[in-house]
Parts: sequence; structure tokens; C-alpha cells
Amino acid sequence: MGRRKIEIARLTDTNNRQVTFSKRRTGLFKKANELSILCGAEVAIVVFSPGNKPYSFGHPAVDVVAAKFLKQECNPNTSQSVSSSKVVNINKYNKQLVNFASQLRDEQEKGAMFDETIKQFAGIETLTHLQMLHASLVKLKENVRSYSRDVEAAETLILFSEKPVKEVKRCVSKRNKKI
Amino acid sequence: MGRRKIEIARLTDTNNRQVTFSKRRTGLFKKANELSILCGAEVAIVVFSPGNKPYSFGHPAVDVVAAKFLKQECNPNTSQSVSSSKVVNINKYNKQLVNFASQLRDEQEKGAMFDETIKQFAGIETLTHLQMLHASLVKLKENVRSYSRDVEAAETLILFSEKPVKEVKRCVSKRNKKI
DNA sequence: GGCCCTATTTATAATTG
DNA sequence: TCAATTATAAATAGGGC
Repeated sequence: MGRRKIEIARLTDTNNRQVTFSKRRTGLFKKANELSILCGAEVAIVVFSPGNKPYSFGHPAVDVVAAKFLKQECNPNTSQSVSSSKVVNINKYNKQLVNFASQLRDEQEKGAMFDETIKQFAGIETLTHLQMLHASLVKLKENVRSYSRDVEAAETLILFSEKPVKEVKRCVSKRNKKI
Repeated sequence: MGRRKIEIARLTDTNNRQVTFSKRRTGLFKKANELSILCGAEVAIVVFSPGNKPYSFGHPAVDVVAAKFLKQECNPNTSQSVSSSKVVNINKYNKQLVNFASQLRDEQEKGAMFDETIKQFAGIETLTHLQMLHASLVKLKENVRSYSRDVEAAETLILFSEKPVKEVKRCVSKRNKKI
């Protein structure tokens, strides 16, 4: 709907992309508003601009509709979802956790070797530096380990995310009930 | 945009309202899809029909965008304790990430010192050990950093899963007032 | 960035089958 | 009860300021 027909593909020019975003976001929200008024429908929209700024529209309010949607999704019956591409896969994080753990073990072994090596030197100043470094390393490792533990504790939650949306919702609601 | 101009007011005829809803919902989602593609924007829409059926559109996914929105807009002062042994508070991760970052910077400084110190020693074997250790440390740091980044990326998902609906509501409504 | 303009495309209200 | 069609209103691309 303009002077020229444009192909629906990512706009390459940054400025044009921003301008188009503004115009079309306005249009989208206007349409949403009309839909809600004409049909008495409840609508919630959240958009992030190319510059990652958030914009939202809601009738009667984003939160109301969102909450209603979440409730409904706990018992997915009649909902129709049109979700495009890019499903976030959480497996990656689990793998990294595993790698992390094994690297930590390696570091611990090497740390022991490091301690032995240090003892062979008597230079006080140098020793101090090395010991400081080593202490830092140890502390860092501890933090990493504790962090990993926490991440592991959160793992069940993280794992939800890799499942399809409806599964996620179901799992979460189950969890919430337990709590 | 039709044979006649219509006033934007609640359609009285039930059937017409349902028909119009279907058409306009399709149009709205199409627009949203175009917006996301043209501008690389993230979009989430939830709609309830006059008959109260839920419909949704999301790029990359409703939940992802919603979670991102919530994450951005939830203020720390709003935080209410949801803690149980099973539910992980994401704030903890944020703090740890911050600590991590500063520790990593410290380690980098000390790493430089370490390199200098190493050069003062000539024992090949020892040097090798130390260098190996240092290399490992560097690699570990890199991994920690990249892992942190990834955790951050996944954060919205985690946050989304952990938050009870009522929390969500509050945060979102605050946001709406700002906009 | 925002707001106007307007040729043109697109969405859709009303109609038809 | 619709899906398709069509005439028309609305959105908007590309511009200018």
C-alpha cells in the first residue's frame, strides 16, 4: 500500500527499517484497537523495535489478556497458535554445563600441579604474585562451581523452555501447583 | 476498506461481529508477520474472539517476546518472594553474573601480572606447566564468559517460567502506564 | 525524530454463489 | 453456512519539510 509494492523481506537500509517500523507499528496498533472495539475482542500486543525498544498495546490491558491467555494455555484445548521459526533450544545450555563441569575438573588437577610447581620457587615477591593469582583462581573456581550448582538447580525450569510452548505451560503450571 | 465505510463502534449483529473478527484477526496477524519480517522486530499478539476463543501470533514466539517484555519492565522493588527450594530466583543469577564479570576483569589483570612473573623463570619444564595452566585458565574464562552470555540470553525464558501469573500482571501494568 | 502528502497497494464490507 | 468476489476504504512507500 504505497507508491510501490515492496517485497516482504528484511529491509536492508537501517533508517528505512526504523521508519517502516514506526509506521507499521502504528498501523498494527490501530488495527488492534479497531478489532477490539468492533468485535469486543480482548487484544494484547507486545513489539520490540529493531532498536530493541518495547512497545505495547492492550485492550482492556496487556496484563489482563496475557494472564487470561496463560490460564487458558494451561489447559490447551481450543487455542490456535501461529508461531514462526526460531524455537529456542535449551539443550545447548545443558551441554555447556557438562563441558563446564569437565573443564572444572581439569582445572582442579592442573591447580594441584600448580601448587607443586610454586613450591619449587623461593623468590618471595614472585611467590606472592603467584599465590595471589592462585588464590584468585581458586576463588573463581568456587564461584563457578557454586554458580553451576545453582544453574543445575534451575535446570528443571530451563528444561521446560526447550519443549514446545504448550508443554512449557503445562510443566510450569504443574510446578506452580506443587509450590 | 470495503464497500462502505463503517463506524468504529461495537458491531451489533452477532454474526457480523464474528465474521468481522475472523477477517480482521487474519489481517492483524498478517500485518504483524510482515512487521516482524520487514523490520526484524519481535512481536507477540494474543487475541480473544467475541466467543472467547484465544488466538495468538508470535515471532519468534509469544512466550519469548512476552518474557523479554516482562524482564525489561519488572522493577526490582516490585519483587515479591516466590522462593522455595524448587523455584529459583533469577535475580540471584543476575547478581552472580555481575560478580562474575568483575572477577573476570580482576583475573585478566592478574593474568597479565602472571605472564610477567612467568618470564622471570627459565626452567623449561616449570614454564611449560605454568603456561599450560595459564592457557587453561584463559580458556576457562572464555567459556565462563560465553556461558554467561548464553545464560543471559536464556534468562527471559527462565524468568517467564518462574513467575506466577499475578506477578506478571503487576509488572506489565506498570509498564503500560509508562508508555 | 516527527508530521504532511499522495499514488498506489492492500484490507475488507458487502455481496454473490 | 459459508468461501469467493468485488467495489471501496484504509494503509502505506516514498518523498518533502
